[in-house]
Amino acid sequence: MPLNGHAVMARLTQAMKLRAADLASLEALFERDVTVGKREELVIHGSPFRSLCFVKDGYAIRYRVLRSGRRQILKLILPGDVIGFPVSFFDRSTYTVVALTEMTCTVCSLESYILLCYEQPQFGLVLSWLAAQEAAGYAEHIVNIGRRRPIERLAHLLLELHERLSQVGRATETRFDLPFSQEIMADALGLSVPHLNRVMQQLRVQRLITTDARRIELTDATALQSLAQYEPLGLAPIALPDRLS
Amino acid sequence: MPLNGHAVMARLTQAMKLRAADLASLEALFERDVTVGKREELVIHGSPFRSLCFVKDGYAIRYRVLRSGRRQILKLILPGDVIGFPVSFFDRSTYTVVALTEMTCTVCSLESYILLCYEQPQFGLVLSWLAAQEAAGYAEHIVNIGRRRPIERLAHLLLELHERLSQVGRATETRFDLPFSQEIMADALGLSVPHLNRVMQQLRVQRLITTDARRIELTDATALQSLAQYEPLGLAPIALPDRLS
DNA sequence: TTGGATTAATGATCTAGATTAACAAGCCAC
DNA sequence: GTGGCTTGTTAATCTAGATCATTAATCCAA
Repeated sequence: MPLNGHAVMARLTQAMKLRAADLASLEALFERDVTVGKREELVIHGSPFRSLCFVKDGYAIRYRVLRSGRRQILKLILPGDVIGFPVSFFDRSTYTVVALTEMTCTVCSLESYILLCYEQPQFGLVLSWLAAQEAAGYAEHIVNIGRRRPIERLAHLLLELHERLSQVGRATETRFDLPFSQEIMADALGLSVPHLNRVMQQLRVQRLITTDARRIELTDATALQSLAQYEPLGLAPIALPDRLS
Repeated sequence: MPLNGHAVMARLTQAMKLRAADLASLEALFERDVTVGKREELVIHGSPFRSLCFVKDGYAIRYRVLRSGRRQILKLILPGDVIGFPVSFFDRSTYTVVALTEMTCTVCSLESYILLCYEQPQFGLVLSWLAAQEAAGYAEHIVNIGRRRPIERLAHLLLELHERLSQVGRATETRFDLPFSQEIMADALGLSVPHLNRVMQQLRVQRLITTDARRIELTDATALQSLAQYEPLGLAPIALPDRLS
């Protein structure tokens, strides 16, 4: 399947310079595109999942629900993200992934990806690099939930979404369409919905953001970053040893 | 440096069957052992770090401190863990790692590891596998902090420590030496120290654990698991394609 | 052995944020 | 367009857990 021009390519080329030949190998791998309906579960808590699924378009969440009914969202999934990591390395999934909108993905089996790694080892490193991004995102999420105040949490989330959406060409310098409801954001940030709503208003009152329906403008990104103590990730492409590049 | 018999080997062989030749390649890579003093910082927030550092012995924490002085511990580092992931893939570290006890590690540069991956692609996959474990651990941490009640958080932490220490031969069926102070656990779980102390007592009163100084016994592991909704990770070693095994 | 630092154990407030409830406003499907 | 869902907004109450303060117990290092 052709990958060019898609969010997926934007992400992969961040990881590593891909040569035409590499691109061809990848395209050969992704034999099919899959469309997932709104509210459809892609990965199910307790079931195995052995694929790498690159999101071309649409939004999803990865979450866990506890007995009490409380839901913790682990990650907001955007175009360009990979579904199937780290779950593919375990025998059963410990969380669920559900699409929030209609979503299109391009899929390959973990097995065929592993085979590719043996032929072209750089793809093993690309996977490690994606994993590193994933882990760093989770780590930031822990800091956010564990030790930031609610208003800081939300500021951080909005900045992170803006950065991630920018990377795949879905945000302008200061604006983006927020594809998530307040309930989703509350469950991501470990807050109640009414409280998230209040905190959102505080950001508006302090003139840090303005909203128009779900369209968000970061009116004072500097102040937001300072409030949230936001540190953009320094994305270093994998440095290949000289003799190989 | 010989790796046999160490916690590091215990972890690596979980990921993948290592042949004698693989072991030799690895040992060639780890040219030196490093000793880190108590309270010494191994990775510093804001500085680059380009090594993989396998902990043979001793304990450490990975954390971030915010302006407010609040500290969030991201991970409790035990023997057999790898320091330097995911930080090695970014240009500067977003957290600090500090040793809590004297610690010995065996170290190799990221660059030499990458070279090895080109010669023997399975090591790229081993790295991805370690990354998957790391990410899964972080994800569990998010659920813990975000949506579990304090007593459940602590129960979950104790079970996780027991499982991880068991994997490297540092726990019996029901007992282990808790190498962390209450302050450390509080900062890992997003709680205040007095509250952690109270919650610890609740676990004792409910006869789920008994403690003698820092020696912990899980007197009713089943009840603890149920309380915490603990799910041990199903660790699937990387399945090699048939034609390669 | 002593004196200082770290750690554990409690108690007394106080407040941030959950909970519950109710209602308004969009948005779709029919 | 209408009725029903989903989403957003607001208010009143209540409590879990932070904060602050103090003491007791350990652990070391001089």
